[in-house]
Amino acid sequence: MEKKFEEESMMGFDDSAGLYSPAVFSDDFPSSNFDSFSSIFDMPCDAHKASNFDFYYYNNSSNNNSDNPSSFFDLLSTAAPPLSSPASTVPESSEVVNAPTTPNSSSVSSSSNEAAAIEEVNNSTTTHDKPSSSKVLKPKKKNQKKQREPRFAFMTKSDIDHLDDGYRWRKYGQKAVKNSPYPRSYYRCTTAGCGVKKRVERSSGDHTIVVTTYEGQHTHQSPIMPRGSLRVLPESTNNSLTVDHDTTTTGLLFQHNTSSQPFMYSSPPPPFLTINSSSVAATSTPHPPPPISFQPPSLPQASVRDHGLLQDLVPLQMRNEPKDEQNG
DNA sequence: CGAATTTGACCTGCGC
DNA sequence: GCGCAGGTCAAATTCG
Repeated sequence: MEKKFEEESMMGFDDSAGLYSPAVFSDDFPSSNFDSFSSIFDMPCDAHKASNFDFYYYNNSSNNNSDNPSSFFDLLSTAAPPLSSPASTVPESSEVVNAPTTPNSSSVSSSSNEAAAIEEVNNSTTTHDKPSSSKVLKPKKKNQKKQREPRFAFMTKSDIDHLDDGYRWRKYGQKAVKNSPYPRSYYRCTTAGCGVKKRVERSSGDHTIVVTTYEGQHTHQSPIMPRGSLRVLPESTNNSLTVDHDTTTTGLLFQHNTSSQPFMYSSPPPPFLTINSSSVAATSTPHPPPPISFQPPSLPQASVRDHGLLQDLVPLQMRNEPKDEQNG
């Protein structure tokens, strides 16, 4: 499949708009021209084949460019299926084309399927008490097609591979990635009973870009509540959640097909992605990048469905940022 | 000393 | 069936 990548958006990777300056991908993105994202857009692995995995990267640095969606929510309206929210009132944009979905993707759009996937993850957490015999791995049902949790990926421009998203992760593996000099790291949420996994890999073409993929749904709140960070506080096990963020939200969108809820995070010090290493200088600059202008629709907080990991992450209330604050 | 990471081996799925 | 690549395990090692 051929995909297109808007070169102007490519330029958006310049840090001028902040650490996480986004770009726009669309269907015709020539992955050969930017192999740093080939792992996603070529979908070489079952991670992208078997999962309903959509990936978007929004160029906030050119949001005044008519070639790009006028707002981040334009992206949402294009990329995501209609939300049970006023998102449908957002003007549509043809600039961003949904990342190619696999033939399998249709089969994962049902909630039952997602539930099955969640169940699988829950079950997998019990496989650790394996027999003490040499190296007997968990027996997998052969006839049962492996179903994956919905995944959400995002790119961050950072020197740091493992971004602190407020949860505690334990690294359980690392693998070399084909066609990439950078390894992929595998993390698992350390909270007991929480089967959320995370993959972190660095773009082969642009080593400053880190691609993080979340899989699964946290069964708990974030143990870390950094001040000034966006927090999504699950108020019940079902639908409602509370968003507390005082940062500008912009830029990056991820979405999976089983959920109509987009995922985004902020471009300045990201709301829930704070750098946890010593090289904070790259992100916690004394002069954070200017906020990005967009006019978010008022997303009804109460109408949020269970969106897995999104439920933990997606801000439902976005602040309207004055446009004059946006100074490229 | 417990927790976290590293790392090689192993398993699974898929394409040929 | 074979080989490859992704994903996971768990012993060894490192770290705090």
